[in-house]
Amino acid sequence: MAQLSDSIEQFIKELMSEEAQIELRRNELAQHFGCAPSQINYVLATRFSVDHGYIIESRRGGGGYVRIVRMRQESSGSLLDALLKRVGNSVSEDTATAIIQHLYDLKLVTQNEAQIMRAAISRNALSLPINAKDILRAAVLSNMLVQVFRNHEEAKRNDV
Amino acid sequence: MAQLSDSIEQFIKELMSEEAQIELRRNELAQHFGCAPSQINYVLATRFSVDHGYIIESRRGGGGYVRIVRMRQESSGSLLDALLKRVGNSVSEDTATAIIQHLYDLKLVTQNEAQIMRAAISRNALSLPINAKDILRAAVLSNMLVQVFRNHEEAKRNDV
DNA sequence: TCCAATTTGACCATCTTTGACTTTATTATA
DNA sequence: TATAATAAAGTCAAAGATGGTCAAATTGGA
Repeated sequence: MAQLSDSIEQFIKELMSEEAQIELRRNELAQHFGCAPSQINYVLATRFSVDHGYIIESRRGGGGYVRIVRMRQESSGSLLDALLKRVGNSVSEDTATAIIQHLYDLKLVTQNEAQIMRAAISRNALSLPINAKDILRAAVLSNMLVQVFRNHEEAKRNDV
Repeated sequence: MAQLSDSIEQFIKELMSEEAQIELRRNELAQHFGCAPSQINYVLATRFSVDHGYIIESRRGGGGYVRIVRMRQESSGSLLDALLKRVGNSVSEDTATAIIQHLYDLKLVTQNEAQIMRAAISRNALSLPINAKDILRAAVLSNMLVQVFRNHEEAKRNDV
């Protein structure tokens, strides 16, 4: 519990609660948490990936830095395309969960909706061999994605 | 007759008498009962399944855990039971759709949520032989049902 | 006795943490 | 200006820490 990676993730998210973009020193942060610097890369890779709606930029050498940018909302049409492409024919539970979280962050789905979606694609629900699981999950998730965007378009139309 | 599984079940239920949700370490618990870790999985599968009104979530690796979430067994509890029973191990798309419609009529889900659920269990999403489709649909729908009721309980709690 | 439920163990999958080695940028020095 | 020293950050693979799965073996009750 209170896993190192989780703490670092929280720390960064707090830093970003105000700003849409922050810069940090990898080594400083590592020192702050008393861990290996590469641990920071691990956290960035697993919690601040593009699937999670972030972009990472960095520079090495003196005055180096790591910049974390929260992606702005893309026009929803192209976002759907991107997500469907990302899902493809097979998707792991982790990736699927990250995508759903991303939708929630963008306020494209409510918390309840996100939880229902997670329930639909969870390991528990899909009791099949793993390979088949990923394939099926992709199909279920894709279908839900399309529906979410449809709902969203519908809402926009009624709003106007 | 004080089977191991029964003891473990009791133990967990006592832990949950206060909380609606607990987290435990599979290995620790197994050690506590001096049994194989997989025994815990057996107990969870046979006594804390979705049919019993529980959701299991877990994580592997360092800081891993097993989380058990209980539905509150109240008014809507019996409806959930009835629905889960109706779904059983296998359910057609028509029946599933009817159930979702029913939830909507009762205002237990919003229109958007209903549509997402329909998307998740549609023929389209489950690209498998028909038999398997019905079985899988039952699992996905059950999981979503429990989640819906859980959301609803949560909302009630916050409302008061 | 027979069958279903239980128990166990071997093997698998996933997640985290660390460290050795690499790459790149800046700064100091010959 | 080259070159060396220093200061970052990146990569990757190994080790460690959990939980999951499945099927064989065992057990307890009808």
